Amino acid sequence: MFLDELRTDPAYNEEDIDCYIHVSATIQAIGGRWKMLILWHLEEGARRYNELRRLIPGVSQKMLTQQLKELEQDGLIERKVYPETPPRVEYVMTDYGKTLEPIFNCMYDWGVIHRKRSGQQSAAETD
Amino acid sequence: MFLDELRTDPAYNEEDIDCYIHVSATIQAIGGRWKMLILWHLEEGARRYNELRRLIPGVSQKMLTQQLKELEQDGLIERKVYPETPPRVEYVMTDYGKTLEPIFNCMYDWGVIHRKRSGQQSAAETD
DNA sequence: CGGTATCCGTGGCGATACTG
DNA sequence: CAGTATCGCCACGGATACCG
Repeated sequence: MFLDELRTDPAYNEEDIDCYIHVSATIQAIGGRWKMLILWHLEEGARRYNELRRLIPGVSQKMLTQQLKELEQDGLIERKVYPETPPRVEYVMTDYGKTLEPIFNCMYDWGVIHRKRSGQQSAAETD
Repeated sequence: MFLDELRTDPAYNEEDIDCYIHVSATIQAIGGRWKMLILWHLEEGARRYNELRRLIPGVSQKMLTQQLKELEQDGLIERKVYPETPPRVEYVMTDYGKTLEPIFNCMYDWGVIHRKRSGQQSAAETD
């Protein structure tokens, strides 16, 4: 990765780079197109695969599978397989995944302002 | 957009959708590959175009221009043109852009944990 | 100096078909 | 039910050349 270049660049100190790595990691982990939506539903409890497909209109099998896999690898959700016939798979949010809540709240607060602005564009500033 | 589908879906209430819109907007605004880096540098003061290029090794002209444009359209940074010869352009962070700080801090905190975990879980670090 | 215009490869992502 | 496999489009982004 290009982080090595950053390290040798005198314009960057260790703190900057460290910060960048962490923030990047966070954006990577939750920046996927469907991830927030998935995490939302799992916040309320366990969900099955096709249940999620129904709850998230527009997502393809491929993407749902892929994003679930990534979320699992990041330890944010857990995949529980029940060896029955027919097979049953449930996805649940891990305690770790629940630690994301503050970020979502942060972004929510900011998003409210952001949306207001882009909606008005040239209008005078709010309150 | 597929938000209309969400609205007609009984599984979603207005609050959910509203929340999703805001959080999506935030991720869109700062999720670009170079945007965090750009915002970082502008936090410390005004920067010129080629100055940013030097400070961000690996970014192409096209991408830098593009991301700067998007940040400007989102009102996070301002583009100041000085009609001199040779021409001079400075980018500065707006007050609005500075409101992002809490989010970055939030993500930083979370990113520290996230990175620690992914570092432990698989010894083979692909970064 | 600070860009824009153009070409072009890569891969993200959807659609479809198939499997245990 | 819960996926995997495969094809194909096209947007993202890099490289290069040109412009005010």
